[in-house]
Amino acid sequence: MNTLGYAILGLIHKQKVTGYDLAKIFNDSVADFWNANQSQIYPELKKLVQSELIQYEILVQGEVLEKKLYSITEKGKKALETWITEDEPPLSQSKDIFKLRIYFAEHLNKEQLLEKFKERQLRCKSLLERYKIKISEYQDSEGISPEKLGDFLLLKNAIKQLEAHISWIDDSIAYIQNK
Amino acid sequence: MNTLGYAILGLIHKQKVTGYDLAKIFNDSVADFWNANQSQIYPELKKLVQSELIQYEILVQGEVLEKKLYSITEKGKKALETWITEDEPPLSQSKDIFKLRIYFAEHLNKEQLLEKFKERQLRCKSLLERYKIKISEYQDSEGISPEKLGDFLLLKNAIKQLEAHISWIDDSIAYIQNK
DNA sequence: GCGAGCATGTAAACAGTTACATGATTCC
DNA sequence: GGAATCATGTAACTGTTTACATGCTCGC
Repeated sequence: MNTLGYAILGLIHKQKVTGYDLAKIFNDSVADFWNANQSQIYPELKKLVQSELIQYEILVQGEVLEKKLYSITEKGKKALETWITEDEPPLSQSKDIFKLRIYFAEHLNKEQLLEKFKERQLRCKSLLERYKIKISEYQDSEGISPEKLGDFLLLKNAIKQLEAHISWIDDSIAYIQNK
Repeated sequence: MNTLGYAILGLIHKQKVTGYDLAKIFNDSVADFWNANQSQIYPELKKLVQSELIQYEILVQGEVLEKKLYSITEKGKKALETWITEDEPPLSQSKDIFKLRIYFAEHLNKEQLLEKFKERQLRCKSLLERYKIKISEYQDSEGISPEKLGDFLLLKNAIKQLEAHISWIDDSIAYIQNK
């Protein structure tokens, strides 16, 4: 099975959800390290049902609308636990168009290069604010429940990475200006 | 045209290369923010020739072996410069299986979780060492030539990001141990 | 009644990976 | 002579994105 399948399996394990819910979750919380859109989610759910790793009950919303509420099976729980304890693949960074363009910085003049960095800086700072608001919800409460530990740790990670990225941007801007 | 095309275009602009060279470059320097393998490179080169953005001369190595040495055309230079100054797409983090598994940390016991972090830590530290060796080559020389500016800035970035990541791992290990 | 959002899916195109296939050159 | 590396490509599969297609529900 592919990673998307396990991602979905893990999310369904946390709570019963519909395909639509999954799409939302992928665009919110998980967005930092995984994502998927509807056209991937629905076929994958079908496959997971066929493999008997998940099951669904049909709920009727309003008068007619039928929605499928998915839950994990015992077989699914086992598959998930096996996968989670598997060895990690090699480290790999992702594709980043901004960095690719910076790599070709020789084709930009000083002003254009600074402009690129400053625009990125703005975006990163705005995203950082959003993460900080999100993590403040955790700092209010005392202990963190086991189900929320992963979410908390990864929020911490996202913030650290973003701060490091912004610091690099600051350094780069200073470096370019002094050139 | 897709991003890979521009990535190749930019690399060919830096110097005349063969398809084989490109594969090596993607696995070394550029590996941090872009990559591609042979089976993507050769067809893409064909397309770029058809679009007249690059051209090639045939060199004969030894007795028989013909290799194609690609260079950028004027049309290619213009296309590259247009692309580089384009607006950036929205920020996006990459898919990371390790993080996905940490997100589902509730299925790991304390020891398993610590083990995962410690293994990641080792890998990151080893990679960091490699980057530091690479950047030390720059610190020897005084000024950095324009063609190497991008490479230098991105090395700096990779190091900062890795250091932040390792620091997060350290924090996480301490946090889990005190739980 | 209307619009935003809920809800489920498919089709086609594009991007990327793994495996296959072949052969020359260089250095030891 | 053999092994590592140089060199070029294709085939099949897998994964991902964009667009299409439809209809219901809830709140105003």
